[in-house]
Amino acid sequence: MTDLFSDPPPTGRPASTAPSATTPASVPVPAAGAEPAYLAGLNPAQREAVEALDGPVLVLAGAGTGKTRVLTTRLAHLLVTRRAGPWNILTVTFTNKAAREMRERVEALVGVPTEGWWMGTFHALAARILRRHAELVGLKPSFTILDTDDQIRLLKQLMEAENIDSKKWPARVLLSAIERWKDKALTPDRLKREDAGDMAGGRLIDLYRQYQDRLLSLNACDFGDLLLHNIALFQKHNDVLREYQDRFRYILVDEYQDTNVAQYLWLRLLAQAHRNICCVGDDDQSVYSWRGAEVANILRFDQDFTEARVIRLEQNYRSTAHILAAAHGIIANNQGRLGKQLWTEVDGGEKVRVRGLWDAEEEARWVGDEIEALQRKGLSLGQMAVLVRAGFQTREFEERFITLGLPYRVIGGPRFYERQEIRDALAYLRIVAQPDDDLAFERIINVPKRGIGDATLRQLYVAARTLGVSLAEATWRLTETDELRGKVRSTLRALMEDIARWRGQIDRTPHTDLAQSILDESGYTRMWQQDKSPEAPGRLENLKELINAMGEFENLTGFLEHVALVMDNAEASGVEQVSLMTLHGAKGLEFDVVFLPGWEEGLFPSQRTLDENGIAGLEEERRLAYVGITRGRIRVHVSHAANRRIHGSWATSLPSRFVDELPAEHVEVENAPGIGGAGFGAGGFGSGGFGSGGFGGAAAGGGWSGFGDRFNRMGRQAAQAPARGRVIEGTAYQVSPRSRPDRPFNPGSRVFHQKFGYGTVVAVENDKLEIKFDATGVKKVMDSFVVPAEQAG
DNA sequence: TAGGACCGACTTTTT
DNA sequence: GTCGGTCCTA
Repeated sequence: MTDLFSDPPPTGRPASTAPSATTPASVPVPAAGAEPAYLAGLNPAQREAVEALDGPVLVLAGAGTGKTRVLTTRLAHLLVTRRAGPWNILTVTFTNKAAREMRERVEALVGVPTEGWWMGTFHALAARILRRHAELVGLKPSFTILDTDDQIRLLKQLMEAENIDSKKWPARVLLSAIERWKDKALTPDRLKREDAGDMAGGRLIDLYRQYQDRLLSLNACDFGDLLLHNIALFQKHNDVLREYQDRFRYILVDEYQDTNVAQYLWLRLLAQAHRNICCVGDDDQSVYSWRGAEVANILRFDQDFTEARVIRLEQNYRSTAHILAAAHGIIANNQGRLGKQLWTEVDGGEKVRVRGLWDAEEEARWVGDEIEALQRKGLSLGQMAVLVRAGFQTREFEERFITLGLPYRVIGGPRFYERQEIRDALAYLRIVAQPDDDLAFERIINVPKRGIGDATLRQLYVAARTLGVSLAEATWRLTETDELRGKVRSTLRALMEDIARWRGQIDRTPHTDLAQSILDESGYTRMWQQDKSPEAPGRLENLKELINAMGEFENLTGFLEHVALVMDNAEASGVEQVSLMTLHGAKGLEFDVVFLPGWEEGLFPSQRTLDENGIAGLEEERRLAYVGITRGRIRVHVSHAANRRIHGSWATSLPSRFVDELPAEHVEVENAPGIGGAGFGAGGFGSGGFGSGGFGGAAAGGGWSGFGDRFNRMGRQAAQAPARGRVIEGTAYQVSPRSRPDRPFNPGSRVFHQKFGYGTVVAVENDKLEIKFDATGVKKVMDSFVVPAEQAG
């Protein structure tokens, strides 16, 4: 990675001096006296936030108020006014995606590549700093960053040694408790016995300490450690802290409401000297407390930076007045807000539509129909989104969209680098690059199957511990004695020789070629080629994609660093698709039309959150509702179903209290015939008690109308059933679905689909096919909608 | 050691 | 209803 702009030019010129015109980082300078064009389009509040360069600034930026614009313009302003060179500015985001977008926008604004600038996620920036000073905290600069899988395996090992019942205390649960402590910057020595409660039989703190020791001996860190090591480094080594304080004369922080205590402390240490820190956030959009985010950081900001200027961005450029009013109606029910009310210059627009439906299936059907209707009106599918509370809710919609042939994409599923085959492949690469990476070694020692079981593994561990060496080293040594059974010994010997050979090629072979040989020679590729499961071809595809992705990096080490920190996959699809995602996943995005299904008590607000976190939990759910509504530009549909299958069994539910909180004058209730009806319009809105505006008698009391409805509905469904299998455009190729005994489709089969044309089957899952269409890419389709290619036309 | 049977859980998720 | 993890047996 080049670091061109991150350090002052070698001449030792003071950082306050403007860079010379030959510096690659130089930015366009406006004519003297003229107002720079980038300031012109800002509203007064935005402009204030951009121009308040000195001293601490807290920007409370509501949804759709131009937050990113302010941040990027401010950065440009710092450069253009020569307040700072790029190397003097630290820009922190929460996600890689946000960092990427920020870079793109800044580049567009100043016309200079931002490569090497200190602009990135907390973790990426902390890792960059930590690599430079690793020795000072007891690590080597080559330390590995563990993923969740590694963390859990590590913890399980410790638990086993400590005889902690992993059934009573699942490693996942204990790990997340440890992570919450880390979020709060609580190292083991800062915890008291009672903090652990009865977790892990009261021994969690000890386990935590062992976990940290183990990480150090593995020369590894988890994500939380990146920040904590930084903090320890800064606290213990004043000279190092001073160096960074001097360097980062201006600090910009995005999504400030999502920061945890450790991140806050990190920022505070860095900002203490110059105090030019600008944090942008929205307390009403704080929805990540469950992973350690502290809204309190916003309040604490004025305490630590008493001279802080607070600027509110309230003019919204995204949504219609009705949508904003509806969102406000909901969020106004929260206590302890900093207070902000969005407004827009644009009058009118559509009211928020609320619809009650019989069950989840009907809800999905209705959403599908509505989307098709909007599409016919000329709206782009890419501008529509279905936002759900929980991931499992997407299934209902997926099934419906598949039936309709509606292109969609689920955002936030299992990510590329989290897939099993990718992790296995990475483990191979890691053990080759990093001989001491025990966790990587353990992952691949029996993948593909080599006949190495728990017993052997345990033996290796004992040896490693006794000899005080890494697992791989211990294995190597054991194969030279006769402590192992003949077959196991020769297997391991061969594996170790392979690894040594691959390692020898690191400097002589292009890393993509090396990776390919590792996967082939280890038998890993073959393992999936011989696998008969429907996912196997897809996994092989992913492995190819992994090798391709590696090509963009200079070497193996660079690639592995990227993977450790940037666990997201670049999404690219030319086709317009409806987006399907969780409300959490939608934060920061916007769509013309947003569907918010499943607004039912228990589901949203989630019963579990209510039980576990009481009022605070409810308020966070409410913020989530606020986030959902404010994603919509021109239309928002809220819906709720009276019946839903949860965990396999049917449950009846009441409309969410959030439905009641929507101000009646900004809402249009359009219930399905017989659902809700009078009960809704009459006393439902604003009148308090949820349930009052329910489904007539259906849900609440099981009265007449409810039963009437039920029969009514069932009849309608039955009547519709035959039409269910229709293909769009009308012509059916359907071959009696679900009952066909022999499935002619296998991965590799060429098929034809009425709407998507020709394609090749990638995977088969019951009656669903994953098909790579020649024209439109990979989609999931019911097998009854395609025919073998040779029968088409 | 490996594969199948059984049992229980089951929001949100980034780095 | 489905998935994932653990236990038990061949």
